[in-house]
Amino acid sequence: MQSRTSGTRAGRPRSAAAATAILAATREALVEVGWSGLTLGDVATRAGVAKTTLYRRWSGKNELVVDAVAELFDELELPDRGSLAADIEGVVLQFAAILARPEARSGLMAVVAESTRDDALRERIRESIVNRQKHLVLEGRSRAQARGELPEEPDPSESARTVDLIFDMIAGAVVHRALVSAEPVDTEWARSFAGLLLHGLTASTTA
Amino acid sequence: MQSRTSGTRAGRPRSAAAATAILAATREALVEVGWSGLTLGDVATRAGVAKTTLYRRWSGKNELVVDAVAELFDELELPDRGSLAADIEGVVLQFAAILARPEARSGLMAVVAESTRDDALRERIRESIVNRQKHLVLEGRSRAQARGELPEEPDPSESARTVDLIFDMIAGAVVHRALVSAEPVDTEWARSFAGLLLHGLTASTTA
Amino acid sequence: MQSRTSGTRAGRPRSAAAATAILAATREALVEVGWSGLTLGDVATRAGVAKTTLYRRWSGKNELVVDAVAELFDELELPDRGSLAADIEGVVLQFAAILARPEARSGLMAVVAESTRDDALRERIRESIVNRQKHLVLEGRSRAQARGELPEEPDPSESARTVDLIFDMIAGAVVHRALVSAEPVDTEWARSFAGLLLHGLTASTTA
Amino acid sequence: MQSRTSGTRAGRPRSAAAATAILAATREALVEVGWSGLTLGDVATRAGVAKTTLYRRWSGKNELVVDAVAELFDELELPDRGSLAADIEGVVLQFAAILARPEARSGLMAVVAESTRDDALRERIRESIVNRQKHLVLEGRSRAQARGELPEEPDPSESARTVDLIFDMIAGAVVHRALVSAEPVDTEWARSFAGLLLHGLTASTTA
DNA sequence: CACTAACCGAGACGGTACGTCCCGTCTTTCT
DNA sequence: AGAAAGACGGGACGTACCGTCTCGGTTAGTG
Repeated sequence: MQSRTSGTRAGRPRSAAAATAILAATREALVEVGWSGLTLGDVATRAGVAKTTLYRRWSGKNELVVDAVAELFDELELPDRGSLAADIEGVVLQFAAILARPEARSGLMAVVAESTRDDALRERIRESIVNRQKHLVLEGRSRAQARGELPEEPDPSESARTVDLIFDMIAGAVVHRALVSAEPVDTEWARSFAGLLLHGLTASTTA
Repeated sequence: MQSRTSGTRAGRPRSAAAATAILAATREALVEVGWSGLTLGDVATRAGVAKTTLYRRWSGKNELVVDAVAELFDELELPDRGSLAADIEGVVLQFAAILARPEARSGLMAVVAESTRDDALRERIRESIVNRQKHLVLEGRSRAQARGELPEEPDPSESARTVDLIFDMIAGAVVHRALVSAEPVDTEWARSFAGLLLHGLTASTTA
Repeated sequence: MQSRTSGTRAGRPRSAAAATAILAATREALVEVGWSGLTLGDVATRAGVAKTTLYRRWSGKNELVVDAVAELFDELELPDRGSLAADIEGVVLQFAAILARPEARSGLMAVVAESTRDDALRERIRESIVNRQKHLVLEGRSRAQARGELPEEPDPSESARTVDLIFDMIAGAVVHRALVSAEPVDTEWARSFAGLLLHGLTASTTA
Repeated sequence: MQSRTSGTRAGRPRSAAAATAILAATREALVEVGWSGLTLGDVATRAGVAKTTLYRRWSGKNELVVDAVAELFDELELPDRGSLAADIEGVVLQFAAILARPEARSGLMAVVAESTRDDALRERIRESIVNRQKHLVLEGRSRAQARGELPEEPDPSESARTVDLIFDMIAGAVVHRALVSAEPVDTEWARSFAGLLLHGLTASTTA
């Protein structure tokens, strides 16, 4: 039993198609039965795969759903709409569109809830979902700075803190509006939100 | 023969002590085992109550946790700290203190996740948690208007929309910071957030 | 629940009617749902009585069913059909007719089963059901002796043993045929049985 | 890809030891707590088996107890004691010895009671218990015919009816004496019974 | 080009919690 | 004062999934 400590392992390799099928089946099941109704046995059946195959690759429901949901947010992008206000409105509406999909709604909040007692899961969410989208804030800010809408920020540490703050404000407000308040995130709301974020409460009118 | 058409119901009345004990036991169990590990049988045992008593009053885990968590937020208040910025900072820190408690962290997000597929539950959350705290925004605004920090808002419909928007922004940002980004909501962050909310991105400095 | 639809409305003399109603409701429930599906709550509801009233008079399901079933067997009688063989055939068919009723089938065997671990219940069954019917054997024998079909039996102790033996043989055979073998107890079978009981296996023909 | 169309079923095979352990545990539990106190969860625990394993193989308490009790009767046999009377006495005493065991007493009557409302159960009892022991009557008769104690029976249909009749009389009388009358089935009673069965009531003396 | 190790499906395994039903007891209210 | 209504603590039900463990059989790389 000496060799094979590195590189090509002997035996039959894992099927590449299986992982894809499993993640797709996970999203499909999330749509139909939601997080709490989702069972790994059902996912395996939908994917045409044995339960053991699934457990060989993911340690449980939480990790599987994080991977399945993370892919959904990769379609976010920030086309240049000419002004910071328009850019914010655009990304808010894109984000809302993703949150309108059932697999994102129930999957995202559920894994966040689970992560409150599972540090490894929380870190996995931050890496796979949260930090992966922060580039949107950076792009939007530098574009606005190039337009002269925002001042330069010389202190890099302060700059990072501000990016985090803005990300939390945008993502938090949209999620709260969509999932907790359960009110529509439409163009009107997005415009009001962008106006408030840009000019603050003290401006004479928020809309 | 008109009896019992109103008011006093026949039979042994429900124990008032049971409800209190059950809700307290629910929070205790949330602290120790979290949402996914929470069992109604365990809650009943902790409360010194039969499982049937619990099911007679709540239809399931979701509804029970909503009620147990909602009580936590009733301790929020808005003491007058002299300025709108200070008031916002204060309520943000209070809210963060509640979200630091394990029973709130895991309970709140979990029921929100469940509510994405259960309209009755979503409505229950709105009534018991969200709308119950909106008075804080109203108080803060009228106090700020009395101080002259904010202009009057003549249109009542527009006024209500603004209250909702501000509530989503504050609650959303704090929840996202605390639970999704998993970063501390401390005095410094609260000050930055209040500054940004008051003056907007276009102000020269956020801190 | 208006109840008390008849006459005397002053006091509360319902006590007497309750026992009758409860026993009738027990038999009705036995017919519809059988022994294992019979619940005391259901019996109480059918009888228009509170559960507490029922428990005040019977200690449980077993005792209640013994009383309800015992009454069924009181309709057995032994009309003189002219010969011992005809008398035996007659009582066998009467007994079979009772065992064809669902409340007797399931009720009788169930309480016998319970009585294997409950001495008080066994004694109650013997008093209320078994010994109450032994007079049939006595009558049949003395009638046959008067006809000269059977010899006199001088020893009273031996006489009692024989009565018990014959009772066990008749009742046992009919119960076994009807409930265990689940074959019909019809005129033909009754005639074969009576012939065998009268003349024994060694007679050349049993039918 | 044609494989597994017959014979070898896929997946892990059922444990042979489990069935044995479960049936033994069922009898053990019947002895200790009786039919009405018997719990499938308790049986599973005693057998060192999960409740699901038990439900995978039996549909409920009734079916399980039929199988557990049926095995008890397989120890019945008919050694040649030299005469028909002695053979009958012998099998009666053997049967009584089995019915003296608590697991047989409460189990047998209970499933018979249940079978009054469950045709499938009744058929199962007939196959597993009743018909399985009828060979005893056949053996005893042919042995007696060989000895010249009984005449030959030419009509096969009549012959089968007589076997059923005798079986009902023997089994019924013993069960009734042991469980309903609750009197001992001892050598004296067995001798009286055999005498009556052989020679009938009309013979001058039954003992 | 046969070996053979690691994979695959199927499905039984020991468990845990579910939500329901009924038990037998106890309050409370109404008559 | 006595019966109805019905909540109470408790226990078993039969089901659904969990995550693990055999099984028989397949597949790719290596020796």
